[in-house]
Parts: sequence; structure tokens; C-alpha cells
Amino acid sequence: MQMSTERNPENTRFKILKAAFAEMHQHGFQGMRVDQVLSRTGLKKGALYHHFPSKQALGYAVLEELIEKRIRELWIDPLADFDDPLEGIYVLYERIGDVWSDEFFALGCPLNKLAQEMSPIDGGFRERIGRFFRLWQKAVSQALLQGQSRGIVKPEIQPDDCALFVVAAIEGALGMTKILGDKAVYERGKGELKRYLESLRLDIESMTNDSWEEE
Amino acid sequence: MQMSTERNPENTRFKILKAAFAEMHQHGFQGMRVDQVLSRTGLKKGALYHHFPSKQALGYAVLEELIEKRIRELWIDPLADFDDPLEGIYVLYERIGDVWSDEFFALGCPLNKLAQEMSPIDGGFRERIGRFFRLWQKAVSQALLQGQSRGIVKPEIQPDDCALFVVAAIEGALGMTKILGDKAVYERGKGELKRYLESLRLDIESMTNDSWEEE
DNA sequence: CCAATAACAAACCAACTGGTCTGTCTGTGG
DNA sequence: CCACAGACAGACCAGTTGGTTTGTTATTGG
Repeated sequence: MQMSTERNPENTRFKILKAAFAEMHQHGFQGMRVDQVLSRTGLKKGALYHHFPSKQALGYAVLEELIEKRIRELWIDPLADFDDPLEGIYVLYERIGDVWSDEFFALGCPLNKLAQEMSPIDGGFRERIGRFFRLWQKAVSQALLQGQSRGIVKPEIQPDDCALFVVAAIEGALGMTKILGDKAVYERGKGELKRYLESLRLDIESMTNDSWEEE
Repeated sequence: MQMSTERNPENTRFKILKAAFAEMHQHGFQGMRVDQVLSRTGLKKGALYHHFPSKQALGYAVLEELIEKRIRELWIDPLADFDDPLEGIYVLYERIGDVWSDEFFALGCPLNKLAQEMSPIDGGFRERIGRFFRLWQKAVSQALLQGQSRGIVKPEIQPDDCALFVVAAIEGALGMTKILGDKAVYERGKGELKRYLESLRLDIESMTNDSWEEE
């Protein structure tokens, strides 16, 4: 039975994480200042260095517990809900446009930002980010593979390559949106992503066997 | 008649620019240390602050005189050499794979890196980078438009949107290549880019009027 | 109820960082 | 040939930064 104004270690830790995320999203990991994170939370150095051994460890925690978690929830896990992976990818892309605020688009994808900044100079970040992108790619690839076995996706395409391109296109679109400073840029990418996805679809005419669900 | 070991202001300035670019490419602008740039060149503080009023001004100079210049030479200017813009975009993508070294791929696109890092926190960078990406997009868009008038590109597509997607896909592919740490990733994106580009091509069957060059 | 420990606060510090200031040398126009 | 400005060197500095140390308070197991 903890009182809200009194000590609550888990909540304190999470508050630090959120503040650190906000700072990293804006200034990058190197640009993030520990003092700034603290002033956001009202806490002091003692609190931060009690929960995290170093700034680097704090960065890793933000990456794994906030950034990767959110992307998994938004891009990876929901893929399994769709029978048609091509529709699934498109709908997820569309959904992000509704969920994210304009300010969030202006700051861009935090994972990509961290990747661009830290991959070349910190092995810990590089490994974690690389591992996660491989996971993401594999999830898309698996969905496409399943789409092939269901007679939705062309059998001659390479799911791995297509998944790579899809993830690249998503990150690229988010990047362009951030750079050009207009959420409409993201929306305009939607149609082109659809065009690419439809080019992966097995058209009815070229089908020899009959196998589809309802749609 | 300057001796190579003696004073040569233009050369000195360029040496600083190149060193600063290398540092920025690896550590980012904020991560770049003035002292490190200097030790790369063998020069001292006096030299740098004689040629550049501040670290920020040095960053702007690197962006405009090295980064944007190179991208213009590699991605924008050569577009005009192709009668078929779809082939042109593809060939340029292909050409980069041959020109850039593995180490350069590992460091990724310096413009995107700078954009991700500095856009949210520095108006000077934001404006310059935004302006340049608009230039790039417009160049691709113009090429596609010309392709339409030549009966190569489907008349119903929006050149602006497609150009946006092309640039996004290129940057995305470079980003994925950097993150996954394998130049092969870039090569594997080639085929998917081609698939997208071909989806923009006006197929012969659907043509009503006869208008093509040689090919 | 009482140590023992977890959860913080507050002051402090050494290293670093961009930038300045003064001085020196080199090339050059008159 | 010589004054003068451009091109740099080298020492110096104030502010910042991540991290530490010590002290204080709340929480909890026995």
C-alpha cells in the first residue's frame, strides 16, 4: 500500500525511463543530458544512479523497454492478425498515421534515430538494434511466406528480400516525413507502398489451383 | 607557386572540411570533437577558427560543400542522362553499390544521419536538409514527369508521390544496410526497387497511341 | 519494535569542450 | 624591400558533463 507521493521504486524507475526517452528522441543519446532527464522528473542524481549504473545502461534500457517494445506492439505482433499479409502491412502503416501525433512524426522513428547515431560507435547499441531489425524483418518475411502458402502472395518472390524492402520503405517514409516536416508526406507514401505490395499479389488469372478464403 | 609544405589557405580549409566530415560521419555533429578534427589534420585551434567562425558554421559547410554536393553528383545530376527515368533510377542505385566501399555502407548515408540527429534541434540544419531533400525529390519527380510525356511511365501515377517513395526507399535501404552491417542488404534491395519501378511503367498492351523512341 | 537495507537527496569533482586571446610567421602588393 | 594583412600556433579559460561520495529517510524482514 504505497502512497503516491512517497517512495515507489518501480514508478520512479519508469519515470526516469520516460524522461530519458523524451530527451533521446529529441537530442539523441549523446545529446541527452543526465541533468535534463532529472529536471524533467524532479529527481536527483542519486535516484538515477541508484536505478541505473551509467548513462549507457539507461540508454540500453530505454531502447529495450520502451522503443523496441512499442515497435513490436505496433508493427510486429499485429501482423499475425491478418490472413492477408499484404493487407496487414498496409493497414498497420495506415494505423500509425492515425495513432501518432504530428509532434511525434516531427521527431521521427526513435529506433532509426538511435541506429543512425549509435550503430557506428557503440557495440551494445549496434547489436541490440541489429538483432531487433532482424526480428522485425523475419516477422514480415514469415507473414509473406504464409501468404504464399495461402495463395495470396506470388510464389516466385523472395519473402526475405521483400520484407527487407518493406521495413526499409517504412523507415524511409518516416524519415522523409520528419525531414520535410509534414505528416502529409507519410500519407502520400501510403499509396505507393500499396502499389508495391499489390505487385507482390498473386493475380487471379495466373492461378491454376483454386485456394482462397472469403474476401 | 605554393610549396606543398607551406601555407595554402584553400587546401587547409578543405583539409579541415574533410576531417570534419569523417568525424561527423562517425560520431554525428554533436559527437564530433573539434580537437579530434584538428588532430586528424595536424592543425591547431587557430587554424580552424580562422577559417570557420564556429563549430556550427563548420557543420553547415560540411553539409553544403561535401555531403549535398556528393549526393547531387551521384543521385540528382545523372538523372538527366537517361531517357527512361525508371531505368535511370535503377542504374544509379546499382552504381552506388559499385562505387561505395563496405566501410562507407557501414557508416550509412551522411545526409540521413545528419537529418535524424540535427533536424529537431537546429533550425539551420533543418532548413538546409529540408531544402535539399525537396530538391532531390523534385529532380526525381521531373524525370518521371518527362517519362510520362515520353510514354514510358503510366500517365495515371502522381510523379511527386512516386519520387517521394523512391527517395524514401533509397534512404531506407541505405539505413537497413548500415544497421544490418552487410552490403548484401543493399544489393538485395535492388530487385525490389526494380519491382516497384516496373509497376510504374506503361505496358505496351494498354497503349492506345504510338509514341516511343528507339529502345 | 528495531536493525538492515533500499531509495533517494545534496554537494562535490575531475575531465572535457568549444571558444578566445595573444603572438608569430609567411606571403604579397606597392 | 618593407609594411601589412592573412594564416596559423599555443596557451588559456569558463562552463558543462557524467559520475561519485556522503548523508538522510522510508520500508521491511525478523
